Amino acid sequence: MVNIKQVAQEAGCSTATVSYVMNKTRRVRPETARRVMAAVSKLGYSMSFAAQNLAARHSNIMGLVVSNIANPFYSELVRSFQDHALLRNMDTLVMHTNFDPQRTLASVQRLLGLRVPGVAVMTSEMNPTVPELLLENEVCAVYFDEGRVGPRQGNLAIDYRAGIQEGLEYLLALGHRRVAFIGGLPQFPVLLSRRNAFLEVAAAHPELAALVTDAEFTLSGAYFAAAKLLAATPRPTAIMTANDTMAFGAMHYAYDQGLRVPQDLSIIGLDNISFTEYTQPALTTINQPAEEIGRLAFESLWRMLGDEEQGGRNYDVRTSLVTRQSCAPPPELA
Amino acid sequence: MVNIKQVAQEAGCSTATVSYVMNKTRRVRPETARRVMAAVSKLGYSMSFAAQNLAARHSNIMGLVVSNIANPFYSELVRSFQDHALLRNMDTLVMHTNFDPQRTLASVQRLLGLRVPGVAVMTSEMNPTVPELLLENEVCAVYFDEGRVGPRQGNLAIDYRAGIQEGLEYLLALGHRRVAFIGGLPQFPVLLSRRNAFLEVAAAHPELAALVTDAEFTLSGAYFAAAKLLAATPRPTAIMTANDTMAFGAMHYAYDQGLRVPQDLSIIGLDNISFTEYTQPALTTINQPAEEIGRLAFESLWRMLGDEEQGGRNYDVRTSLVTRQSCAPPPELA
DNA sequence: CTGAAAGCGCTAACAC
DNA sequence: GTGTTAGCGCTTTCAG
Repeated sequence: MVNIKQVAQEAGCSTATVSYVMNKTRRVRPETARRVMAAVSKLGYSMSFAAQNLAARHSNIMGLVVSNIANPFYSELVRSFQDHALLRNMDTLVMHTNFDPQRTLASVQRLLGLRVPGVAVMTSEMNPTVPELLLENEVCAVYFDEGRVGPRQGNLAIDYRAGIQEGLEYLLALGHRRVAFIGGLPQFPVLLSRRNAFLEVAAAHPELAALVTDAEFTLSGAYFAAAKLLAATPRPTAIMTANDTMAFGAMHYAYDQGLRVPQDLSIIGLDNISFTEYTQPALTTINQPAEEIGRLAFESLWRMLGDEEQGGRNYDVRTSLVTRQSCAPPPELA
Repeated sequence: MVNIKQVAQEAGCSTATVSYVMNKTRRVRPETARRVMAAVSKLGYSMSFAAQNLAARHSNIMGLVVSNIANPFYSELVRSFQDHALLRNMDTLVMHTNFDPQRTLASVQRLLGLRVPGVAVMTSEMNPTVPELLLENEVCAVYFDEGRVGPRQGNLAIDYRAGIQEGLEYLLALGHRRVAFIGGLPQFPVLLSRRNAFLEVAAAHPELAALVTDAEFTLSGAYFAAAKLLAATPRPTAIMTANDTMAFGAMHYAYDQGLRVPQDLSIIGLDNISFTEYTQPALTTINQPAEEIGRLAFESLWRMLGDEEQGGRNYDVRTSLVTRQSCAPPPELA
């Protein structure tokens, strides 16, 4: 692996000059610069980020922690984050926690070892020591709905209310009067806020009977939650879930019971993104623009790096209902 | 950010000893070790990978290049690769090319800058200089269907034939006699091999009229290819596509034309993985086990790192048909 | 069993 | 406009 010394030798100059040329960090006589570039391409030199980062005392890699890369919402978010990072010449190291708060902590620790300048923690399940750890090490961070804003801490506040309200009113307009919500376990602030938004909006509509169940935020968690909800009498005619994977879980249960979606049961999920582009029929969803969230997460970190003391901001992200084919009037009206 | 010196001072020993303790790279008196560990946790020390890597002259980060993280096949692959890397205490840096061969090259160059010890290039669109570049820099690599096997080069050979044959015979058994294939652009070996496999299998069945079209391997590429194919007379009654995204593209076109899937048109896609778990109705797919591919890719790299001169191997990956709800007898038999 | 010290490849302050 | 050089934080050889 060719290093800076060899390039300097080939170009007949000092290593410092090579460094200056490559980083454009000070003016160099054009002729010298040319010789350096020639040497670089002749030898196929590529600078060692490890050495560069060591000297700079932090790396050019941003950390991004998500629950599950294979979840379409997250993979879209990752893609967007990464693309924006590349524009700033930074790489992205993605960690996924598989919804395990313990792994969130472990991931952040690994990222600290890499001396990342910033971390976006986009998981719903946060270990409370994570923000402290990051703060102690003076690493910038952005969170989801944790509400932490201050020095080196930013927040993305997803405004579920608007989308949930739109969704509920849509169901009401279709004629639904018994709507259930499958939330996440209440110890995670993100999921709690979705559930509370649902309850608040529902409370504003006295004609609506609202049911709420908590469940693991997984396919099977929602499957069993749906089983419980649909056993109630009278049965709810529509289900809203706190994320897209859970919506599919509920849908699976419905299919397994011979219930047709949407004729016998309407389903709305939060979080969905890619599926709506790809599949038929897709879910009716409350759309969080994953693309935008990825961008905001990165840009927020980038701003904080720019002037470390300045402190992070809160960014509001709008959600809205995306109508697809998983909702219809309730069976009694059909 | 606390460093090794501070730990050494706190523990009352030399930095060398701290290093030895942390890496278990030589025996140390238990009492000393204990003091070191105490200092580590007291100060919240985490070792700088940058410095470690600089000394080791290569990083602990594996490179993984894929076409599109948001594609379910790839995101499943990424997840699996990363999990296996973590077991070996390595991190994974994922680059995505958005199906642009130029970006494949750029990604690999960035990874070289990080001094990764190995790269898995799992894209269908390869810039031919990539393997040479990697070889020059003595970086291990694994490819998809490039057939490169040798020093520092491994290959994952996906056996499409078996799956494609199973799929075609399934369609034949349902009564289909006119089946079309939407392939990728023939300059990419991976896609070419799928297309050729289709043609070979089709040739073995004289009762079958086989059509083939090339298209961009995107949703819209397949959309327009489907438009062309379905304009033919007599119209094909089934379509097989070279990847899952293309299958959805074809499906979209069918829906837009008022054709029902599967009643009016059967569709089979290659590559699919997560969708089959999540959605209803899911695609009938020729399943490449993404999980297994991720594992093999990593393990193959790991083996090559173990003894650099040994050279890579070829791994065969079996594919098979996964039946879902997007196939049915052709309309004329229904 | 432990420490001193020479690098690893690059940056940036300082000198010319 | 360019070179010299002292680190950045860790590993590892060589002495003790």
